[in-house]
Amino acid sequence: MTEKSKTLVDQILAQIQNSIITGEIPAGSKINEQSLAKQYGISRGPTREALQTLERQRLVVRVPHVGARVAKLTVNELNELYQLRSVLEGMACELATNRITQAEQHALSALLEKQEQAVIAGDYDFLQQSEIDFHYQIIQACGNRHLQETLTGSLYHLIRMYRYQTSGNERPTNAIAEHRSIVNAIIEGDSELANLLMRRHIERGRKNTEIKLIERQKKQAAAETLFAFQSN
Amino acid sequence: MTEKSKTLVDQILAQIQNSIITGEIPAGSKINEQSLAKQYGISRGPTREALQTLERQRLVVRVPHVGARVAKLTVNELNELYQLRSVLEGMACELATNRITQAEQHALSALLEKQEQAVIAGDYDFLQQSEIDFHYQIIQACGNRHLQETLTGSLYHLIRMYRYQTSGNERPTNAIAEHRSIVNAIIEGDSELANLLMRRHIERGRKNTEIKLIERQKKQAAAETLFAFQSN
DNA sequence: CGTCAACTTATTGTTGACAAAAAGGAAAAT
DNA sequence: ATTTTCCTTTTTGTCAACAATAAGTTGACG
Repeated sequence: MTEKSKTLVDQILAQIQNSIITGEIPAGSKINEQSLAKQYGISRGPTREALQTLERQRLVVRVPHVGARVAKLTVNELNELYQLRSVLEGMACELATNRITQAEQHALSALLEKQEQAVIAGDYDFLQQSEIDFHYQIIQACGNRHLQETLTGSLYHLIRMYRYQTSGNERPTNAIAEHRSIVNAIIEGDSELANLLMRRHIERGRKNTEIKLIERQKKQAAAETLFAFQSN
Repeated sequence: MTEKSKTLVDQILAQIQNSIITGEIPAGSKINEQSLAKQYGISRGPTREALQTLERQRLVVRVPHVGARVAKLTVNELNELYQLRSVLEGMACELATNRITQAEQHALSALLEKQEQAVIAGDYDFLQQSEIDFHYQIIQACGNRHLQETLTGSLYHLIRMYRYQTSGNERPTNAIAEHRSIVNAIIEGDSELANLLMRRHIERGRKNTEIKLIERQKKQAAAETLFAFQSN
């Protein structure tokens, strides 16, 4: 799509990320450098670099002399991840309240209105997609580059993986109402309230994801026992 | 020292880290892959991987097709870094209060007593060294692996760099009193207080470092103008 | 005298081959 | 039948050479 990326790593990184996040490369599975390289038509050098970047993004775990595995999705880690996320995004929200520019406010309001119309129209796909955009815009407005980098560089890829692989066809309508209250707090300059509301919003998302993750794992366990039964 | 590390990257990584943190490789200077590789007697492959790891640790900044530079130390970034650090370590302190084991409590108390004795003995070197250990022990006790990884993997190397390159021969005696109050709050199970005290402790460290960093930058600016004067 | 352009040099990106380590399997011993 | 040991195979770690890009330099032109 975008032909801007000059280096091979950048070109394939997004593709591999996508394959992992969508589960095309299954969670917990082993990654072979050579086959991955051949699959994308490049050599092992850039592939290794891409894997190292994916390790930083917590999408893969690498063990010396053993290799790389896609991250596993567990309830315990989901909780730890979201515990950290809620504190960081609460902080981002608080900072953003004090620093946000007019232009950023308008962009945020515009996105929110689109989301509210999508609720009415029943366009759940758009709601699903733009949920992340909403959080991104606030993170970008916070002004602390280390915080931004931690959230978007190290945490958000894994968060997207959890979200994608646990997402069903339910309707996240009430999430938009929460967005509205967060944006209101930001515009009114109530940073403490904005922080609190964001933390609660994320906690609700965690609960929701936890329930679906447990369902998913039950299904998988059932499928595995069935498979073990068949192979005897 | 430790002969455990099997891979070349691990073996040299700690050395390069040290060279950067101590300023042996000056802040802001360019890093040449080839010369760095030759310096450690290895090839460019592992060197590149080490540089990528250093990038994750925020000690170097890499630009495609241009190369790697050692991170610059600026007041603005110090503030952003410590703003994030105080929130994260406050959180770690709060979590640790609720999860800390007996053994970890004893280890923490033991370290604190050593520090208090070092204050009396005037052993400022030990105080300097063990300051980081104190924070590490609490981070380890918090139980959230993502939080641990963020602090020790992505933030602490840069923090150590700021600390080292701004450290003079002053006495951090009051810091130990703050440690005492933090440990007391943890042992008494007052997680909210522990969080607050840790954030304040870090904020004092930030102020202290900020003052010295500004001094340092004035000296450097003076030296540079002198140099420009001489070379005309 | 300064500025722009073409050229040269140096540095990074990429590749394929080789070395070392771990994983897997077969045969022998208990 | 099980475990252990050795060997084979696969996979990762490392290296040196080649290609592509950016930086630096020289020379011509305004």
